[in-house]
Amino acid sequence: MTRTSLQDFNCSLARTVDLIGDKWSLLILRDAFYGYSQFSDFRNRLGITPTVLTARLQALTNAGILQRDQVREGIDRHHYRLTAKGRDLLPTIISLVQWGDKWIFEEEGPPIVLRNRQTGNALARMEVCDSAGKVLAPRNVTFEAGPGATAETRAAVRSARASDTGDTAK
Amino acid sequence: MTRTSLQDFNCSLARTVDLIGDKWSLLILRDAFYGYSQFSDFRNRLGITPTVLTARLQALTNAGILQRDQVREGIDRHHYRLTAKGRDLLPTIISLVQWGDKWIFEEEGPPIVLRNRQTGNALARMEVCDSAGKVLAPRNVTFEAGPGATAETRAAVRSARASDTGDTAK
DNA sequence: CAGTATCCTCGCAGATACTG
DNA sequence: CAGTATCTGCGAGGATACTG
Repeated sequence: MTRTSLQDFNCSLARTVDLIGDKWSLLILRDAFYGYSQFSDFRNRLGITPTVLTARLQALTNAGILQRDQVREGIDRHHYRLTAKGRDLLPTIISLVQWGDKWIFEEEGPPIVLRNRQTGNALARMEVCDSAGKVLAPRNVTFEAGPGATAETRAAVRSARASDTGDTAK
Repeated sequence: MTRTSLQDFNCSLARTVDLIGDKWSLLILRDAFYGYSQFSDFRNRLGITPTVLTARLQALTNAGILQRDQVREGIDRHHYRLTAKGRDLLPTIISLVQWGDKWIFEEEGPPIVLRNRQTGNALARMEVCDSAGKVLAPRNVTFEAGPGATAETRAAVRSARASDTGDTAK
């Protein structure tokens, strides 16, 4: 009956997605990375309703992803800036952008190009690497129960590994 | 009145998020990476309603992220497997998982640990690098209009760069 | 300009039952 | 077991007006 809450999942992805896995939040974060910080910035750029924007900014602030600071004493304008926790979402944002560049804007070319501010180099495509720096293909990523695993998680992992053939669509 | 469509944005992030930026899709993709492929797999693991699952699987299939193949001739069971386009979402999934591991499951430790199947090494934290392989801090990521930029995009980029101070929350 | 307050509508998603 | 069909509701999110 009640909408299922992803907080019930003992899974980093589910819990993370529950925080930022909605369309507006990710767009707000993108703009925050681009350097925008004020209510009206987000509002004008995204065409988002003030009500919704307020809710999103509060949620992100409560989650510790943004921090709200007054621009100046005695005035009710604020900056919503990325915290360290929020800045740590950069790889996620970039990987989404790169996926879209590749698979959606393939012909036209990407509308926005990202660069290293200091060197001017373009960004490299994000890759999944292991601790030795080796790039991993999806099929070579495997998993096991970690320290925070519940009994259910452990059981799920076992059954998964039993049925895991390691191949993907041919 | 109508819900604003993210397809209107000339932005890789918006368009991508419009495809996969909902909670169920990302969880389905996670399970697909884990090797699950059948309707009942997703249904049992996620506790998702068949109606919703059908809709999500169709959407992902239409988007070319999953591909639907019959298990055997004459039987109506199917595998939903990642296509190359879908497999390319691995960095996004991993970055979300790693963020959750770090910022949500900090004390308990992550419920699931990812490894290189071949070497057994743990995965490295995903980093944003430039083409020279240099790791980039968020503040050093800048942007400019790309080949697919519309006039509006160009204008937005200009005004952004003018106001961009390069600092984040102190 | 930065929000808050109301109202309303549409669509996602849950429940349940059904078919091949 | 793999879905489809219907019905229903709740709640996100849009529109608009208002306050400090």
